[in-house]
Amino acid sequence: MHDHKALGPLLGYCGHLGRERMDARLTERGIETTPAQTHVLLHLHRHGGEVPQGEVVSHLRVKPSTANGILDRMEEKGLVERFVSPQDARQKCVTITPKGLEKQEQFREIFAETESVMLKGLSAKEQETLFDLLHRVLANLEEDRRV
Amino acid sequence: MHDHKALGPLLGYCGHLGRERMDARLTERGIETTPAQTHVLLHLHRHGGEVPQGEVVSHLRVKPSTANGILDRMEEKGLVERFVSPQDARQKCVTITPKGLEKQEQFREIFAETESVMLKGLSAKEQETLFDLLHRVLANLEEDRRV
DNA sequence: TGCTAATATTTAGTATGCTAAATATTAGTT
DNA sequence: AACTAATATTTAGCATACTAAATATTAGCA
Repeated sequence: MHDHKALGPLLGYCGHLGRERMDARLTERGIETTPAQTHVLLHLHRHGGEVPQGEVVSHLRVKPSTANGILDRMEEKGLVERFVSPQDARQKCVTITPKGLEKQEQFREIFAETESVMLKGLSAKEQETLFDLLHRVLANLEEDRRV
Repeated sequence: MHDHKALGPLLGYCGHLGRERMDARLTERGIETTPAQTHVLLHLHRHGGEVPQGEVVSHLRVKPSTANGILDRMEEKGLVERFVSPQDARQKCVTITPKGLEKQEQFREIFAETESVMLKGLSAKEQETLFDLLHRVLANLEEDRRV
């Protein structure tokens, strides 16, 4: 299954190794935030520092219980805070703290660096082709989900 | 991070969705084996039904402790058995049981089916291009690991 | 031979993902 | 207004991934 003759395992291995290289850079620079938690911080930063919890779920593409656990741990560490939405008491809102903002900044550089590593040696045209083909694979899978 | 303008998240999402579609098929047909466990069964089948535990580690590309946990659960379910290697008492050997073989057969069809879904509409040339580009990304990441 | 280093597995603890079920609140219908 | 359905979060329990440290065995060298 890891002989790279099938697309699924090849995608899995590329993704796995990409995350590994990014994590290695984070560890090197002493950033102790985990990938999932950093993902949440990035999203918060891009949306003015405050989003409904449900948006974290859809953005991370994980189940509500998973996002809930991640936010629990982030709250314990003081990276975010949660409060019940004034509009709808079913919802909770998540806000980023100053401590969370710091980590988010460090991460952005490393993310860009890892992207460069992956795409090294690929021409602009080749990059475009790769993205196009992957988006078509993605469309196939999303179509399959709807059926 | 999931706007698909970066390669890392795009690869991550493709891989994620691919596994999701495969898991959906497994669930539909009532196959209660998990992906990691099925992966082990496939590897065992391809190697005569018996391999050293360390080979499972390298094949799954996970840490020894992770593989150990997976094998523990598989042994509890009666899918595999482990015994100390006669050649080297540090090593353990893993063997597939008849029960494990059954599940492995069912999985192979579903694996092939999922591959077809992903590649639908891509010409032979496009498939070749995609594999080539992904292998180059992989080579970049492996090079980065060595440095 | 005996000491040290390398190798292989295991254990402990944490993070992240899932499903299923419980809880709470709001919306919609009669 | 009251009942039902939809929506949002939480809880419980499991599988899978990691690191770090413990254990056991073998290999290599003085």
